[in-house]
Amino acid sequence: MIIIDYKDTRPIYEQIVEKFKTLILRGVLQADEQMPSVRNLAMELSINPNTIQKAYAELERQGFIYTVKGRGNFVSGDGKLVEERKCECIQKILELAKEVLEIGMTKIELIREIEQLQV
Amino acid sequence: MIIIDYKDTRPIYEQIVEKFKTLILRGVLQADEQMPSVRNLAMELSINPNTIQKAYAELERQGFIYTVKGRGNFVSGDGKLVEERKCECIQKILELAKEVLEIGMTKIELIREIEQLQV
DNA sequence: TAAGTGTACCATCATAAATAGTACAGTTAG
DNA sequence: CTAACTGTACTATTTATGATGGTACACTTA
Repeated sequence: MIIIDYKDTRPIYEQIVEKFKTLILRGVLQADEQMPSVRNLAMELSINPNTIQKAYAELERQGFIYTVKGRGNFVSGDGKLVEERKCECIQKILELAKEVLEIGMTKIELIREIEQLQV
Repeated sequence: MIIIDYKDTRPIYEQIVEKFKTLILRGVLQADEQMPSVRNLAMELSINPNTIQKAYAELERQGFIYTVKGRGNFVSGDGKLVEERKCECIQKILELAKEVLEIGMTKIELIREIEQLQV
């Protein structure tokens, strides 16, 4: 489910956070579903439990999961998160769009690219 | 011309590379124009010359500048760079667009955002 | 020749990421 | 109750990278 890219310059815990955020936002992991345990996931990925712990702490800080001591980590069902992520994405898209328009692309071309996008 | 953001988590040399790439691609720095010397820019930014050197080496590796020993670094006038950058940007835009469509936005909404963009 | 270029080193420091290991508290299935 | 799970909190250590400080050398130009 989670694959670490060792060519990626970002730290491992950050990659894990990103992957889980995507899985949760896209509904692959549903509300109140249990996350893999810290030790299990660490074993599976052959990395240190502390690294998973750090990733989970960050996911909790951002509201994507919640913790029940002794039972495990669970997916949070907060609808606001989707809205927030939408805003983040659109902001990034508009920044990139601005740049690409400044170096010679036209709005028409750009919009055509998006229209052709398969989802 | 170049400002370092110490809140930015990215390394300084990387920020410098990015800034110069943007300046070159947007034509602010024109072909065969001389870059600030390693020592001068280092003084101006109050950082170590080796850090500038690293940034320039990277810019040269990517084809944005060329070096004449004993004279200085100069902006390369390679038209392919703009094309390459366009492709990079569009690829990123399409990735983000895909995500934002998957979490509930419609193409119409997204396109409207881009239409409203001021450039 | 002097002062400016780039380049190549090397040693050092600072920081963050990651690992390793231990310990403790809560939950649950048997 | 016990054993085997959960998460959490530490501390110490290693590793990698970024950044600095300093020196030296070759080339170019006024």
